[in-house]
Amino acid sequence: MNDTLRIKVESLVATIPVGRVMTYGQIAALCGSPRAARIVGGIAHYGDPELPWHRVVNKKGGLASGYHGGRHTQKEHLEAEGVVVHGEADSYWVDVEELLWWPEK
DNA sequence: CGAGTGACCGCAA
DNA sequence: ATTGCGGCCACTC
Repeated sequence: MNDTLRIKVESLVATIPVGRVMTYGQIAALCGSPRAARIVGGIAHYGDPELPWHRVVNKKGGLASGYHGGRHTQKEHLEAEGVVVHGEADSYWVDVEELLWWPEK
């Protein structure tokens, strides 16, 4: 099977509905490697720029650090989709428990 | 081809 | 409570 982590991760991220978010650890766990959260981050950095990586947040609900264009851009995208983003200029966070989305649960 | 790095998470001291 | 380290896979230099 050619279903590498990267393919699975990209598939999941591409399936995240608008107004919903997922965590790196969650995506990694669904891909079969609960410890491969860093890989998800790596794929996000090297992977498809068309995928909604701005809907992917860390366990703390905080937005990623090296987003293309800056964290500010990511917050704008989330708010534009109806997601309530809290925090200040360098510390954005969302209600992960409220917006966390599961593909089959 | 070989080695290092990466947008993370969880546990231990 | 905080700090430090290990672990996973893929991609770039």
